[in-house]
Amino acid sequence: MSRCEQCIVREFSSLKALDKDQLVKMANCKTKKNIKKGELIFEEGEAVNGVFCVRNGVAKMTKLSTNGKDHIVKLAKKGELLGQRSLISDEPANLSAVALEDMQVCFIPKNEILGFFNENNKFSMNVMKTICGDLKDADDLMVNMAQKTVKERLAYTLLYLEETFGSNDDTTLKLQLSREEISSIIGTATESCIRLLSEFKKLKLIDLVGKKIAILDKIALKKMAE
Amino acid sequence: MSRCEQCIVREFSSLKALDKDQLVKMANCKTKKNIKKGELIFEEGEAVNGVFCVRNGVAKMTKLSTNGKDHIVKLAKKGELLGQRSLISDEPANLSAVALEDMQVCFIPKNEILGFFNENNKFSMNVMKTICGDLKDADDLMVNMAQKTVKERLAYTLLYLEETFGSNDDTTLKLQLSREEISSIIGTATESCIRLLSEFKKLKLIDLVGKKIAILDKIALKKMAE
DNA sequence: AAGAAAATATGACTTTTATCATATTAAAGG
DNA sequence: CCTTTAATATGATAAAAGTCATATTTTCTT
Repeated sequence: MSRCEQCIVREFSSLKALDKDQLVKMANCKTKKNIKKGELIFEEGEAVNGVFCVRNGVAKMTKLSTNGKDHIVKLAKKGELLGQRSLISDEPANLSAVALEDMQVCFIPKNEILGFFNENNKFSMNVMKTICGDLKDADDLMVNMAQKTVKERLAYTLLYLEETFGSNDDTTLKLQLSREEISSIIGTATESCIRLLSEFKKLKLIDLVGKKIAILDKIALKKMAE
Repeated sequence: MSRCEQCIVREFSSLKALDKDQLVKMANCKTKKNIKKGELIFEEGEAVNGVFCVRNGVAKMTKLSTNGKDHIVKLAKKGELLGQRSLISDEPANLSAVALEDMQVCFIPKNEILGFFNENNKFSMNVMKTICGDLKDADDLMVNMAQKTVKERLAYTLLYLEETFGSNDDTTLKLQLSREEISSIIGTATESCIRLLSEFKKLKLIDLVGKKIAILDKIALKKMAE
């Protein structure tokens, strides 16, 4: 059992508000987990017994639509707490969490977190601010989904992926998603997504190196995303 | 200045957690406002100096999309606090609020609300739960927007309007929206919305009485919404 | 390394939805 | 009450996006 005091990731999360005592308490009850790429962290509808703090890697948060397709609602990276909303609402998980890369997460039990809410106002406010940020993002995405074309949404998403997860030395996106996953971010048929990627390539906006995507013309992409 | 202690609406809102002292303090600094149908309460991008507690009537919360169309993100009724997200995030309003009916709202200044957060953990948790509910709704709507057809979204929205705001004796929806407003809930061209309403009428799912809409076959509508 | 399976790519076609034009009806203002 | 304006309705057409079929490439398994 490693000490939470020394965890760098904590500084990126709401947990940075915890004091020394609380960190020791947390270190004693948390569980560190290694999660392989593709593995399920928790599933929509499941009861939530705590939160998962992401130490490493990226997870997709998905929801199954009535049409049978999974939609990616959010991508979560280092420092994010998965499951906090369900814990606060005292409801089953609304989304599933699946590792997109090999991940390290820490599981912190429900009672511990609820205790922190009572003891530590700063922590509560941090969590509240995070959730408010998520709500703003969700509202904005909702409007995008409702009002923008698939082409605009794809351009927007490619820029988001570069901005949020960065790119490698060869300018390809660091976070490598399958075409199907990109489609379930923008809410479209996989074929339509592939077709548009080909079109973007022809227009020299991006380059396709195998399944990797390199962004060539950010300005034109921004214009395309409107 | 009326006493907040006796306000029935308070019981429907996060403010029900406030104690007597806090209610008196709030009564002393709140402002009661009458707002006419169509009037703007606050606008996207504006600084937020407090929250508006809805006593009466319904407001639409909208966001302007880059395509120039307004999208209705949420409908707010009695007991809801408008602007709480922006206040917590300490950001300008992300959405505009416009009265859909004549409304009565109470404005409570920012400092007062922030004080309640510090003093009253129950209140904080209530607000947090409300925002968590909003986040769940937003996630669900996002998936609907991304994955469902316009027809499905319209059916879904009609059922939502009846469930949330009820219907009159003649079975018409109590909350009367224009076709354009319905379109900006479901994210479609007004003509498409009108066309689908006509289709629903032919299928005997609904009836159109002037601009009023009566729901005739809830079961079939539910099936259509999937 | 070879074969099987999965992911990516593209074509042909259909369905859905948007746009533009134009009636028709309802609401508002003098 | 009549005129003007706005909202609703519908047709014709175009554009966007989905579906199904089928290559082609990549990845995985043995």
